Amino acid sequence: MEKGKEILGKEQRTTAQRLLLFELMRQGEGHLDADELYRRARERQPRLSLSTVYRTLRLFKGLGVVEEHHFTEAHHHYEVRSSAEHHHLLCLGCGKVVEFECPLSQQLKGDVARANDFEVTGAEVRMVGFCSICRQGKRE
Amino acid sequence: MEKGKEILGKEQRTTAQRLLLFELMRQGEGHLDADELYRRARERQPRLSLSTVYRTLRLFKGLGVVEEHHFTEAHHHYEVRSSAEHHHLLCLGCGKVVEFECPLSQQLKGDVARANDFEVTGAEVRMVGFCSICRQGKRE
DNA sequence: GTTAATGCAAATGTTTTGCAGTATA
DNA sequence: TATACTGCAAAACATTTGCATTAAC
Repeated sequence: MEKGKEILGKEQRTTAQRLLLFELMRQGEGHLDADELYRRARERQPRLSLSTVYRTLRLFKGLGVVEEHHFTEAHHHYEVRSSAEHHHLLCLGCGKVVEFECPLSQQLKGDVARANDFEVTGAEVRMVGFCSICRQGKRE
Repeated sequence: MEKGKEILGKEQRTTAQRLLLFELMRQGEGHLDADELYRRARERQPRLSLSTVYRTLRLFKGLGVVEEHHFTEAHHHYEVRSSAEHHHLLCLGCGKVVEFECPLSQQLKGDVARANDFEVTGAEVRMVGFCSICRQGKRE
């Protein structure tokens, strides 16, 4: 009964708003939050609404195009999903997010899955600390 | 138990609400959110308010007694901080949180700190997936 | 008696939703 | 033309705050 097709083949329309938001997501190499994305989008489409930003991010997330992250703050961060698994290092001083690779994570995933009888579908190593710039400011 | 008194400093007052909330945090071995803590607390102190729960959690966090976690949901989870570093495995089916040890994380921390010129103060490995119970429900 | 802590209600900030109008296929 | 998408305003959330009252010191 072509269930998969129905789910994946839902008709989405190509709108100027979606094209712009995707373009901005790709350009902004960092991890944008909805409000920052909204601010940037309005520079080019002043009438675009915050609801559309949220609706579009949810759509992109559903399509697997962007990933949603929950760092320490109250609001979510989004980034365009890349093929390579990568992890995050958050500076508590300036909020900067650095990505890093972690070759160990594949084996780790298997170990944890086995030990807890889980099917592990995702893994992320998250570290927090202070970058070199913020460390200089911290010295008192 | 009067154990809760020990955690409060000179500037803080020992109130029935704080003692109760700390006791519940210690008993509830899982990862409570503010609302669940509120519900449990009201069974014993019906007049206790949600504001007090939030204010107390913030106090405990500031004292380093509890840790705040941001899983996939919109609201925060809190747990009493334990001496051993541990990591989290979240079931996407039922929301259960399992803790696990990760002996590799010490070396990993050092590697990442060196590679990115960071002072790393905290590290967490977070995995998501499906527990054995939810996997059975999934197969149809 | 001081003053920190509380309860309540109202405010905040982020994200979602209802609906009528608009634009895409 | 049909209807998916949008903008706007209002709602729905979790969390925070102002203020008068209460209770710990």
